[in-house]
Amino acid sequence: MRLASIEGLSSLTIGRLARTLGISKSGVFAHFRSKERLQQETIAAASEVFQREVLEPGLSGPEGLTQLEGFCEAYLSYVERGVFPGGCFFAQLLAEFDAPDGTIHDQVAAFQRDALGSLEGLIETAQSQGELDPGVDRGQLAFELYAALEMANYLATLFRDPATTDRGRAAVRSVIARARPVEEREDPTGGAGPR
Amino acid sequence: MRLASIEGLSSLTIGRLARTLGISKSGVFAHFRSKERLQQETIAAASEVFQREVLEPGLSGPEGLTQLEGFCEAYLSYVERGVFPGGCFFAQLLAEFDAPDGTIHDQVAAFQRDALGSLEGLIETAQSQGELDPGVDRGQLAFELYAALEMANYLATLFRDPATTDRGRAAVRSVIARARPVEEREDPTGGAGPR
DNA sequence: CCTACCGATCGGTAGG
DNA sequence: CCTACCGATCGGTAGG
Repeated sequence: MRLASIEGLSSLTIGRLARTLGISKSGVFAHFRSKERLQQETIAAASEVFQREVLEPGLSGPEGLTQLEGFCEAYLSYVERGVFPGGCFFAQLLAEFDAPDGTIHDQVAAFQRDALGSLEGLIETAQSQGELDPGVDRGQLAFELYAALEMANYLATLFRDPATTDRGRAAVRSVIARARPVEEREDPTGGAGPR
Repeated sequence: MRLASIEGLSSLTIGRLARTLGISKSGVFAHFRSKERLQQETIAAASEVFQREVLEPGLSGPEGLTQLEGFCEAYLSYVERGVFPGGCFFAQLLAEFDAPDGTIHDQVAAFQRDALGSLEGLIETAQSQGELDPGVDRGQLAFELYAALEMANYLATLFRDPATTDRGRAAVRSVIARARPVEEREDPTGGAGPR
């Protein structure tokens, strides 16, 4: 997982893993029986880490807006904490397998569709509870939050600058503030708005 | 460039390029004299494409807000037109070299810093012309626009769905609308806002 | 631009 | 978990 988050899943070879572990290549091979299986098991292991480090803390609060904000904050904290040394494992997967056809591309597409869909679900609940304006386009709002989180991940990893995740935080605040019901909007402009 | 945009610059090997071109490996090698040089020349060639396909059309209008909006639209159009078959070459580079140390990481960081700085420059001009509120945080606004563009690129490539770039367009409109001077804001909510 | 080669590494197999 | 091996591919060199 650590190697794949830095150099990509394609760089995770049986030989390199064997060297890292200090055992023989065929010793590693015996555990996975193919490179594809090694990659699949690595994705599965990273999913458990994501569940434990992002979803559980992020969704621990009450349903609706609290969970939506909680997820965004949990994601940015997971990037800042360096849970994976190369930044978010799944952001790496997204960029690595967005274009090449194959099993992994299809899995990544399913995962990302799921993530965006889950965000839309949180938004819908917040709307039904009157915390967000029912008129906002859920798909659009989910896209904008997702964009802020992912770009914070890429740029924080690139620049090695923790302040970059604060750009993501401000963007999340701004996007959510703009989607609040009109009567509750105290700061309609959000992070990048006028002072 | 085409191969690197799909599978990453690390997959662009002398041998593969030779096979693609139908010449011998050492025939290709003679042109570049090292793999590093091949990668550098490929980045340089992609820069020229980016200049021609994004910067020239995007910045052809009058200074200020027109150029800011022009750049965003030119970028999204460049993604939609499939100028590179694997999506934006530089978005691929960003994700591939955000974590690994080395010459290419440093170049990518410089390129991305430059791109964000250029956006801030366009924003500053728009502010001085009264087209954007002088109170907005330029770095934050640039980050939010950039996030919308890059995420549109990754998701459009992943989902092979042209409608995804429209999410980017709506996000750009929304972010810019929120940064307009208060007296000129007709729709303070933008794309994801209430109807 | 070519053939012919180098040592290293790849995924995988045979046999233990 | 091991050694020993397979054919393919890697970046690069020698010599033309």
